Amino acid sequence: MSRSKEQGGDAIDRSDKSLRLHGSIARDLGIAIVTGKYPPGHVLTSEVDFAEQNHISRTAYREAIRILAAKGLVESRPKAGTKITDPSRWHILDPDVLAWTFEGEPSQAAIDDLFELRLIIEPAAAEIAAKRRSGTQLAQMGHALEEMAKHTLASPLGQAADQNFHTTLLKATGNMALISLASTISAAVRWTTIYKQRKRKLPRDPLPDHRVLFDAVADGNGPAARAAMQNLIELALADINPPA
Amino acid sequence: MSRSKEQGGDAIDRSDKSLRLHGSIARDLGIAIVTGKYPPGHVLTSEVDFAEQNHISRTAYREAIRILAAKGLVESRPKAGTKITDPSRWHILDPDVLAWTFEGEPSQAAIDDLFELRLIIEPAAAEIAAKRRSGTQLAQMGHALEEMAKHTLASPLGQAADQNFHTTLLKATGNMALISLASTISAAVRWTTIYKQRKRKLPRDPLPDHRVLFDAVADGNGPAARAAMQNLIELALADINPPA
DNA sequence: ACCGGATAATAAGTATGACTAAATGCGTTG
DNA sequence: CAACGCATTTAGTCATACTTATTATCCGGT
Repeated sequence: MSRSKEQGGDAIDRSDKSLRLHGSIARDLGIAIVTGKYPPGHVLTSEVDFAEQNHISRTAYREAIRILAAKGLVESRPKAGTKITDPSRWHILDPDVLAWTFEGEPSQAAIDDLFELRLIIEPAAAEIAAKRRSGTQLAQMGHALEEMAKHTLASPLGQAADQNFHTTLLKATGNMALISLASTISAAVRWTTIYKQRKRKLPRDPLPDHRVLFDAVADGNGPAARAAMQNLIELALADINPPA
Repeated sequence: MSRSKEQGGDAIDRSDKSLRLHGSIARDLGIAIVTGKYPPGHVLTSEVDFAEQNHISRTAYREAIRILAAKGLVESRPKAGTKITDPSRWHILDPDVLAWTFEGEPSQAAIDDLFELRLIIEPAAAEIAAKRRSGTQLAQMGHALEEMAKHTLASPLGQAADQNFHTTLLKATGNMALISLASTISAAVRWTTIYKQRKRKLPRDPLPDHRVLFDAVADGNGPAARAAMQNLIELALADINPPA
């Protein structure tokens, strides 16, 4: 009458071995939370029950909860249990939370919000970078550009060069907060781009636009760099959203 | 010859009871890490040793480590131990990490970085808010402004009104990412302001400048709102940094 | 002398079970 | 009916045993 192991059929995803058990649990729960499978306010089953149902120890489960709590997704209190917090308290710009969000189908609103933020941050970062970049950094960006040209953006090497270009530009700002923030967002958005690439072919060669940006940074022309970066992001956005 | 309890004299700070033991440990270690007491790459003592030295269980210590790892401050691997990660991997915009940073004397560089980021984000947010704010939100901001005028900014009520004003403005952008980010930074910077207030009296009544911002938002005048917000932040910066 | 694979030592990871403490809610009592 | 206190529930903490991943070492082969 009852199956010998568990009932649901949804065991914990242990495919990524680099995450330990607690990491896998946190990831699974994290995705379930940000995708709305567990609504805010929902109190999840007690530690003992959850551990038993999933054939894991309380230890592993509790450590997973600590991770989620550290990212503002849940809140634990004695007797009350562990409940999903209001989304306004989530650390949505946390790298993991962002990754979990984009693991499933992220809402259009979430994508829009992120791109709006990118359009605020990255052009400003480009403008600052144009003023502060060192010669070494400029050379590095130039090299990355050559690599992008040599290998296409379809190849892993080309993609690495692209990432290198943007990372170096960010570092040139010298602003740790800016670097951290922009890197996080870029990483998250990259998944979307890769994900959506199945549907639509890249309609445009991004290399010339990168060159414009590079030249502006080379010239120390802040406003031009800002404009070039804005253009770049808008093109990326157009690639994702079907134009009209 | 040996003192009966521990040797160092630095026990774990349990003054904040809302944090559980693991939370207190995480906070203590977190502060030690971001203030550079433990340098990047440093491998901290093994779980058993640390637990024993501080008279806590491995469980509590491990949960603390999970919290720190969730914020990118440390990295644990079997046999290798738990080591402080490179600062470039820290989630420096995480609310807790930011709070821990400002717990001690934050470096001037950190403050500069944050204000530079504020100058990028908040004026842009104000511009967006000016275009999207609802009537209700506008009314709320107006009310907050009245409260600020009634009670002075020195009083808790006035400060609450100020916070209310800015929070409502942020919400008016409708951008969750923007709200989360700006709220986090504001909260962190508030400590600095409060902290520094001992040294210098508030040299200027911020109310008129708030009114300018409010009027711009009321008119739906984006550029004006942007400029007003920028002015506000620059004044805040001037309050902290001795002018010249 | 050097390379490479077995092996041992180490530290984190997981599991279990017992006990503590803090909320909450309920039931009793004034 | 309200306030108080107690019982219950659930997370928090502790202790211990055992497992697994990883690194370093050692040994033998080339």
